[in-house]
Amino acid sequence: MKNQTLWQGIASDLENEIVAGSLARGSRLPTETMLSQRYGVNRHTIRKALSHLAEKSLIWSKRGSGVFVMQKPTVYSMGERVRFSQNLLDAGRTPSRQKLSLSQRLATHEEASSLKIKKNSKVHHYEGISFADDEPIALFHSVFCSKRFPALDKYIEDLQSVTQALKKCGVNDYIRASTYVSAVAASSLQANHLRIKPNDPLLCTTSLNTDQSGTPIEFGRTYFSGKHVTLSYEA
Amino acid sequence: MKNQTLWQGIASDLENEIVAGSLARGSRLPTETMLSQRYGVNRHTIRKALSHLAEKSLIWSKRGSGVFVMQKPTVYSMGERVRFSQNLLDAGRTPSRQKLSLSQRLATHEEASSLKIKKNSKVHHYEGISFADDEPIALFHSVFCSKRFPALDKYIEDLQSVTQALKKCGVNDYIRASTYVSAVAASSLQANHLRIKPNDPLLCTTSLNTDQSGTPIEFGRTYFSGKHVTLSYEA
DNA sequence: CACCTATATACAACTAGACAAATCTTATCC
DNA sequence: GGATAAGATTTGTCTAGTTGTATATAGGTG
Repeated sequence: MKNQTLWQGIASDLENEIVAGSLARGSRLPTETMLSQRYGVNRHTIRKALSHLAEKSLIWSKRGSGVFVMQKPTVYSMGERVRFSQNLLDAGRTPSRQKLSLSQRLATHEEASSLKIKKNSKVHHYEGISFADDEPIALFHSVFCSKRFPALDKYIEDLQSVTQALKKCGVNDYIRASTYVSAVAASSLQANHLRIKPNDPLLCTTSLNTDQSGTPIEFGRTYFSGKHVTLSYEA
Repeated sequence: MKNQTLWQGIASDLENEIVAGSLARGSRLPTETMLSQRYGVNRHTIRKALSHLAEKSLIWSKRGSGVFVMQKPTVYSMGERVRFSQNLLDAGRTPSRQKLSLSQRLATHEEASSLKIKKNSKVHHYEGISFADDEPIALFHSVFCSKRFPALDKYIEDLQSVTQALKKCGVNDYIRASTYVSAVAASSLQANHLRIKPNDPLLCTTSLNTDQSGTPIEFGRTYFSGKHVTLSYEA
């Protein structure tokens, strides 16, 4: 605490401003150039301080855009009934989703065998981002058999909810048949969406949802930001 | 494949959608604004990715209208059994190329008979070097009937693309009628262009492109540096 | 010496916004 | 119905600003 370097002093100074609230959550910091002038140091010294705060997940930066103050981390509970919105509401967070794409295409081999449909069957492909309090926490993509749910895409478009859309299609309840979890490194595209850096760790869950008779309904993968999400397996 | 930039990731993602058929041939892509929202990037980054795909002749764009998937990916088709191991079939259409000459002259006997035009007809002669990763990989030269395409040279000059120039002349699609492959020794001039030694082996391909009615459009030869291109025979 | 701190410079990648040019859509009039 | 005009969309182009990365230099410290 006594003999700290320049960048350490700047880092703790900025950290104080964040926790004190004078730099609000989600707000943009001054540019690196402005900070370097304010503190009278070189831009690289500022960057050293900022990268330290980024390591602690207090801030995140976007090339060409700026540096921003982070929100809080999230705990996401996994179990037999995984419902995104309810999950986060239970955790006291405000859930939201952003659709990235919604289209139809042919099922891959893996998807067809998981959903127990014929190869080259058409599937709805739904892709998006999950937010908690305006913080992106996961990228997901799911496929549903087009033949079984012909109008599912319309419902998803309107309702912005898979659970509600399935209900419209006559599926009142579905349960998670299997989930596989692995860790992968984020691609540059994934990192950009999740506001993390390429090669940062992601939690990849591969899951299959079935109806109560055991018939496969939905097959998909979700990539959670390892830095901001902890999966919980409580009973 | 690892540390790619954002636009590279987007480009390969879109390319996958095209070859997978999720984006059908001839169909319109989402607008640049929509794509920029889907990928969470600025419109300029999307444009960078799109221009890359346009260079590869996978898509083409029309101002005020949109971006469309090419009817036939010219780069991939060559014959039934013969394929190049790289997507470098048409040296005049590789992403990076250098024009050596573009002029009009009288057709040779071989050219006239291949293009099915009268002897001593005028032809556009287009000659150049194609590069991959800043390495010269091929010398190409093609001839086109001047009478049929009076302004082709202007279009090639402006558009720097044979495919686009032909489109301006009303040829929206063309197919490879025949290709012959042989091996020759490099002349000193060729060796100089390709940065290899004289007498090094070259792959010489002679090909004829026709429109869909079978009328000859383009006749040309390409000399590939043997170091960079190999042929593979599929069963 | 090796390593960290800090400065300086230059360039690449990406964002932001504005405007122009071509096209498509829609309302209106005859 | 058809032509025209106005408005909205969409791609093309331009300028400016911001973060990311690489290189080179110098001083201090273990």
